[in-house]
Amino acid sequence: MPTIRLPDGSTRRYDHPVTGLQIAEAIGKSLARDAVAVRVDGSLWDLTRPISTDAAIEIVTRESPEGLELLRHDAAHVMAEAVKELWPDTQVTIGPAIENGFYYDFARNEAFTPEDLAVIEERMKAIVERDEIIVREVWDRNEAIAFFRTRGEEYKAEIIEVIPGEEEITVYRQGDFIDLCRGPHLPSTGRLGQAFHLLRVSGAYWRGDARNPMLQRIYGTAWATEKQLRQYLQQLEEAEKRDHRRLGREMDLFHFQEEAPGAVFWHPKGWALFQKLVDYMRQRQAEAEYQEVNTPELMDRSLWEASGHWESFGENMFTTGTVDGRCYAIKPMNCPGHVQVFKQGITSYRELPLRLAEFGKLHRYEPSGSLHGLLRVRGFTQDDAHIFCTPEQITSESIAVCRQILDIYRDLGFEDVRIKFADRPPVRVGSNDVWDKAERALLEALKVTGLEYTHNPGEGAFYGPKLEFVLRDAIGRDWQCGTLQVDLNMPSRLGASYIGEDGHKHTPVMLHRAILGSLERFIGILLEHHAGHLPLWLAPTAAKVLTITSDADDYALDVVQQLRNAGIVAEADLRNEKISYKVREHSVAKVPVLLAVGAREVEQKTVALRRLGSKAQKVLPLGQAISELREEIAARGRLAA
RNA sequence: GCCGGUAUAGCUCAGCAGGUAGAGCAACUGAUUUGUAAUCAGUAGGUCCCGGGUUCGAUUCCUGGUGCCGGCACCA
Repeated sequence: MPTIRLPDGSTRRYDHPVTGLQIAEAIGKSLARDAVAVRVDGSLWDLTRPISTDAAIEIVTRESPEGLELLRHDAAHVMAEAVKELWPDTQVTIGPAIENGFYYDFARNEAFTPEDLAVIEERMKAIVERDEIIVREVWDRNEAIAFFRTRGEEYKAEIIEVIPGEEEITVYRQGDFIDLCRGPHLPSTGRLGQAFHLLRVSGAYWRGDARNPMLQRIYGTAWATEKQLRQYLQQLEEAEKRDHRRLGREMDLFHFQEEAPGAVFWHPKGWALFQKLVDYMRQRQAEAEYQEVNTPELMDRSLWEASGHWESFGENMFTTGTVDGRCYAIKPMNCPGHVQVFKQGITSYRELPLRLAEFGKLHRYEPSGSLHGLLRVRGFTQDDAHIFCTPEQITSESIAVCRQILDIYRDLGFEDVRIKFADRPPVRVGSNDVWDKAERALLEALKVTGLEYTHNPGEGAFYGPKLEFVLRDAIGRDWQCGTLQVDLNMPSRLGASYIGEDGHKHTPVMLHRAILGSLERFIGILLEHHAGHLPLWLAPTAAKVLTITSDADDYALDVVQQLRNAGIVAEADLRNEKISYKVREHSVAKVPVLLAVGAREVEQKTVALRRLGSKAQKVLPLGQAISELREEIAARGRLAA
C-alpha cells in the first residue's frame, strides 16, 4: 500500500491505490481546482491514474510551466475532436504543445479557411462546456493499428508502427474522440478552460519532410487564465509594431520592390545606419589585427568547381552568361577569394595567423518562400573573415573570436547570447584525428572563455566543426548571427600552403568567422530589438533641432553646426509648424534627440532637450547638451533604452 | 520549392452582383509665428500587380505568371 511523499517532506500513507487528484483534494480545495497532472517519481501522470506503490509526488498546477504545457496539449486534442466532429473525413496526425500554444496537423482534401477557424474555436468551447471525461487506456499494439486503420486514420496507424516495441500503446478517450497519445492529460475537457484562441492555418509536411504529403496545420494559443491570453494577444500586436519591415518604412530606411526579390534598396538614412555598423566593425577588426581585403564578385565557374561549391552549393548560386562564352558565378561566399589572396607569394609560419576580413556582398538564390524582409534576403553583406593558422593556433584564435563576438554583441545591446557547438557529421572530409583536434580546440576555447553552450551532435559542416552564436532579442526570438567554423578541407582543396619551421610545406587551417553574420539581417534584428529606438551612436539622425518661431532660425542653424562640429549627426527643422507637430513627426520617425529652441533658448543660449520615448524635457546650456550627447556616443552601446 | 491567403493613391484601407474608382493620413500650394505627439483651407495624385481569355465593355469573372503575407521545408 502506497506511502506518498510530498514536496514539503511530509508523507501520507494510504491502504489503497490513490490518485493524484485525491491527494490534491486532501491537501486543499484550490490545489485540487488548479491541478492538471501529478509528477510521480519524476514522470508526469494523469491525475486520475491510480498510484499503488510508494512514490514521491508533486501536484502540477495549471499555471506552472509544465501545467501550461499540459493545457496546451489538451487544447490540441480538443481542437482535433472539434475538427473530427465538424468534418469527420479529416484524418488527425499529431498535435503537440509548443511555446505559447499548440498546433495540430490534419490531412483533409479541402483547405481550412480563416472562417473555419472561428467555427472550430466555437466547437472547442462547446467541448469544454460538455466537460467530457478524459480516459487513459493501454491497448494492444496490433489492435490499435487495426482500430485506427478501420477508422481511416492511416497516419495514426503509421505512428504506432514506429513506436519502439517495449513502449506501451496508450490512447485517450474523450467523448467519441479517441486519440493515440502518450499523455498525460487533464481529467476532463472542462479543466482546459476558455483561455485559448486559434491563430492561423498553414501547410506543414508530414513528419517534417518535404518529400512527404503536405498536411494542414492549425496553430492556436492557450493559457491558464483569460487574462494571460489577453496579455499574449496584446504582445503579438506589440510585436507587429516593431516589425522591421514596418519600421523600415516609417523611418525611411529601405524598401523592396518586385523586380528585385530578396534585394534591398537602401535609402539615405538606412545606408547611414549600415555604414555606421560597418565603421564600427572595421574599427573592432583593426583592433584585433585583421586586415581588410576585397575580392571579386564574379569568378569563373572553374574556381567554384575546385572549391567544391559548384557541387554542394550550385543550386543556390547565381551565374552569368556572357558573350565570351564563359560562365561566371556570383560569389555566394568569400572563402575561395580569400584563399586566392593567401596563396599569393610564399607564406612562412611566422606570418600566421593571417586574418583576412571582407565586407563581402554575397548573392544566394534562396528559396522563394524563405525570403523575409531583411532577415532572409538573396543579396547580403557578410562581415566575413578567414583566419589562416597552424593547428596549434586554433584554440587561441577561437578564444579571441569568442570574446570579441560577445563584446560586440554587448555594445549593440544584446546580452542574451546562446552558443551551439556542432560537431562531426556522418558525411565529412578529413581524418578522425584532425576532427578530434578541431573539436577539442573549439571546446577548449569555450572552456577558457567560460561560456555555456548546447551540443548539436552531428550538425557540423562537412569540412569541420562549428560554433553558432544565437541572439535572443527583446521579444524572446532567437536569431543565428555569428559563426565560427574550423575548416580542414578547403585550404588543401584550393592548394593553400605555408612553409613550416621544418622548412616543409604544410596546409594551413582556415577559420571562417562572421560576427554580425549578414549586415542586412543584423540591422533587421537590431531594429526589432530596439523597436526602432536605436542607440544614439547608430541612429542615422541623432538629433533634430526644432524651432518654435522663425525668430529662432539663426540660432537653430548655429546649434546644428555646433552639434555637427562635435560629431553628432543633426538636422534643423525650421518649418512654420507648431512645435507639437514637429515633435510628433520626428518622434514617429524615431529620432533619438529633439532639441527645441524658441525665444528663451535664443536669449539664454540653451536648448530644450527631449528624448525619444519620454515626454520629459530639460533645458540646459548648449555646451552642456553637446558634451552630454558626445559622452553618450562615446560610451557606445551602453545606453539605457 | 510546398500549402493557404493576398495585390486598388506614398501609407492604411473602402468600393465595383461587369459600365475604367473613393476616404483618412502623407505630398504640394496658401494662410497661420505657434512652447513639446496631428492648425485651417485648397490642389494634385491611380496601367485598380503583369499576360491571356470570356464579354459590346474587365479593376471586378475565368486562366497563367509574379510579388508580398502566414506557416512548412531549406539556410552548406
